[in-house]
Amino acid sequence: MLKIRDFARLAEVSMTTLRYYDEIGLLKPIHVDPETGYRFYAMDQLPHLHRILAFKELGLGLTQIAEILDEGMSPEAVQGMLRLKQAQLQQHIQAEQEQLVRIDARLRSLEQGSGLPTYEVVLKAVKPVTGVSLHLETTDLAYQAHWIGAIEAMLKRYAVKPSDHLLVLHTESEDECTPGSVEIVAPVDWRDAHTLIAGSEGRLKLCELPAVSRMASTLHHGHPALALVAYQALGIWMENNAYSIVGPRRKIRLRREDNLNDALTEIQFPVEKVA
Amino acid sequence: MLKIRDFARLAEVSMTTLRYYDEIGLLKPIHVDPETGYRFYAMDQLPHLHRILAFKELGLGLTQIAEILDEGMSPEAVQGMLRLKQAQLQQHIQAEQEQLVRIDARLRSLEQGSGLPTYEVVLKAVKPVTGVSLHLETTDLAYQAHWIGAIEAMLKRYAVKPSDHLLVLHTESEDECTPGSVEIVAPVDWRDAHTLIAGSEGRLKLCELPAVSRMASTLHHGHPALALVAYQALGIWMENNAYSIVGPRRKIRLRREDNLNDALTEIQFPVEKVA
DNA sequence: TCTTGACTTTCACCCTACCTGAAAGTTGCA
DNA sequence: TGCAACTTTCAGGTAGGGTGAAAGTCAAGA
Repeated sequence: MLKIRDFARLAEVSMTTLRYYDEIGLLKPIHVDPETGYRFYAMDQLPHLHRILAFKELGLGLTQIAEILDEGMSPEAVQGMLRLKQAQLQQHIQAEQEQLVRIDARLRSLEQGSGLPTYEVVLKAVKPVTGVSLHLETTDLAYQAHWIGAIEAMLKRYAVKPSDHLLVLHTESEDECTPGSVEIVAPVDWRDAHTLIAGSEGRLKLCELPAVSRMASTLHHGHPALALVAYQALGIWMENNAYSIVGPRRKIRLRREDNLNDALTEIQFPVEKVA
Repeated sequence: MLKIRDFARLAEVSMTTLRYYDEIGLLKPIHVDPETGYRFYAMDQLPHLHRILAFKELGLGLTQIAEILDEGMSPEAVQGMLRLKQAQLQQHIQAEQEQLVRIDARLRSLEQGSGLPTYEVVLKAVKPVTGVSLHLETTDLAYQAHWIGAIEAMLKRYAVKPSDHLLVLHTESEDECTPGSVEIVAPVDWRDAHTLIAGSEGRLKLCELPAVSRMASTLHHGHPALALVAYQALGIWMENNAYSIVGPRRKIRLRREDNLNDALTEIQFPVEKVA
């Protein structure tokens, strides 16, 4: 019969921890004085505590340990649990290693004193988009602006509200020789899409963009013609963080002010970790 | 002026998160209706939120991000912060990789169906010990028991209470040819140690064991003569988890029953991760 | 003008694995 | 008896929000 302090010292744990384990039923004292509430432990309980600590070092949570120890779980079930934990750990380690890479990139860009204004890049997941699209065989910004205006006018004419901001999809081929082409996409719901397409004399098509789980995104504040710098910044970020581009880039017109120098544009690259 | 839902969707964060950021002062809405309490955000705030998210992806905490962004921290200070985080991350990753190794070892021992009874091994830190020691040139258990009895009698005679359990230190040389020797250590405080040494006719010496930060420990329940199995188990554990032994092993007599088959013994090996 | 549904607010409690501190009772020793 | 060491319960805290309830607000249709 040991008091809590002696038992705690024996196993190198704190008294509060032992009280907590008592509270959650993981390790109950062999005896509790009904008058004083004092907890008393026996040497015999040390192996049990030892088992708890051993499982804790594997990274298991206390509830899982309770399941294993209290209910005499089958070895197969324990194996399954450990394998699950193993997979989770590997995933976690990988995530942290990616954080390391990002910190590294950040430090390097800090050291060389920003030549470019610092664009903050974040990874996000985006949901699928349905809408209508208009194909353009040029990347000229003036053309884009013109046709975006035309689409907006059409939306207004048909009293259709877009379900999200309009975006420009860069679908050009990889080689830099061909001039490239873009799609202007207006996200609308399924019914509106049909209305618009029917009234567009064949210029609009139905457009379905799939969900993208890893989208590198950055914001460009200023005249849209200067957004090229943001594209560069994303490219550099990809290089530094070992990502490669796996689909059409997106340019989202978040805000179009009268003063174009105050416009806000989001650039998105769908990316994948390079092997 | 966007309502909270629209702003949240724009940046792919939850509304609760935005409210939380408002509460902790990390990102305040541009305007709050004094009557309804509704929060309103501006597109202009999106870059700020973007910066927050970018730092969050580096693993920084919200308070650190607030320091960086709210107070316009110097680039040098940011560098220092990132370097610190980098070091912490590396340490964390290493710890998790050790967990992986342990889980691996555990799975292997589960698969091959325990030939040995399962000994749970945990790593702990132990504090330094001062006490008196008696040197024996043999590892014979009967001799150990005899001299332990003698020391206990002496403690009683001098009315000295040990500050911890008695332990046996295995100091034998590495090669297995020589028979090896042990020290029996009785932890007592400094004053008692001198009393005992003075009365021991030169057989007892002052003994100071340093603190050990990584001690692999396991419990043996049963007759002390069978503790060899526990030594084996520790050896196997070391092999599986890539540790090597870096000092004398300890055998701690936690409980000595009249019935020796109910004795409880702790075996400790000081270890270090093998390079 | 009323209703309906979508939207937003605050409030309070939940999560892990404990830690810290306060107030009050208990034990052991001189 | 007095004092120090020890133990108890209880409240509140941690990081980063998630979840749910109750109540108030907004816009559009009838």
